[in-house]
Amino acid sequence: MNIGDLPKLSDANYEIMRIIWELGEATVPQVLERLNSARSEPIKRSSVQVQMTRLEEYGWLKHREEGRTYFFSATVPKDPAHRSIISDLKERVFEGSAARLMQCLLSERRPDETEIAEIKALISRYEEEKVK
Amino acid sequence: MNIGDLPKLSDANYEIMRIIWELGEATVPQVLERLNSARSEPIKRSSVQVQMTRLEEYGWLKHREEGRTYFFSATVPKDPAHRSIISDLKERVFEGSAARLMQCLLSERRPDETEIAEIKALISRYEEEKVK
DNA sequence: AATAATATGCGACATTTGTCACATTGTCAA
DNA sequence: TTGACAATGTGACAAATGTCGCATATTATT
Repeated sequence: MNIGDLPKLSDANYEIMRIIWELGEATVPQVLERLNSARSEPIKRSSVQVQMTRLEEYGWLKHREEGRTYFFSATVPKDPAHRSIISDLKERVFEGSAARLMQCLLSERRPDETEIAEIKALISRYEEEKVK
Repeated sequence: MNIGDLPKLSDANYEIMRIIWELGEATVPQVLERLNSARSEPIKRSSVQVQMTRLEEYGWLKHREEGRTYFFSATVPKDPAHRSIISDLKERVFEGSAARLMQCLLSERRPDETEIAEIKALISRYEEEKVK
């Protein structure tokens, strides 16, 4: 299953994927708990169940069974998925220009010193690579 | 109307907003034409009409009338809207870290020299500002 | 005045999403 | 063997989305 064929993740779906990526593997009850630990109105188990079942239909999740328990895991690692998400945004909104996207990102609020340092480090790493 | 209160733009909606931002002001037929000039299967006028009417209900568009023609324009300028979109992504996917987002963006493919230069220019501008 | 061209309005409908309540089933201890 | 738990499955429903067809109204033209 190619990552480009997977349907886009809605916000709710992404929340679930985020938890799965974090835990590596997780059962519905586990995801439910994480989800509810960050909510005023707790969501019901069956809702999460359906979402995860659908996520598996879509191809984002797979599962293995152990007794009657399903352990879900992502079919696609987190980083490639993130790259795909941001690449899509870059194409759709910023005409494919990474620089334009960044400019927009940075214009939101001035990044603090730490962030600037991190970014500079990133850049210089790319510059070094280029030299090689 | 605060930008944060506006509902997220779906892909189809964003396409329309993109055209409106580009033209400044546009009628349904104009948007339709732009839309179809970049499509194999042309979309029907009524579909666009409904989308734009909804976009106005949501608060993304407003219109003025001239005779029986409606001229639509955005309620929010493009740049702030873009900032809002990317800021949302930053929060949801990259734990609020601009540096992490950038790292992801750059890991997709190595930026070329031009891009690196652009990014460096951006950064140094922020550094200068900091000094002030 | 009749007609063609051009605008918008509206009701409909299939899909997708987000949420549930209720049903079913497997396990294990009393 | 009988509950009490703990898991998953199913059918349902409201809201949002994407697309239309058909209706209506206004403006020129002939």
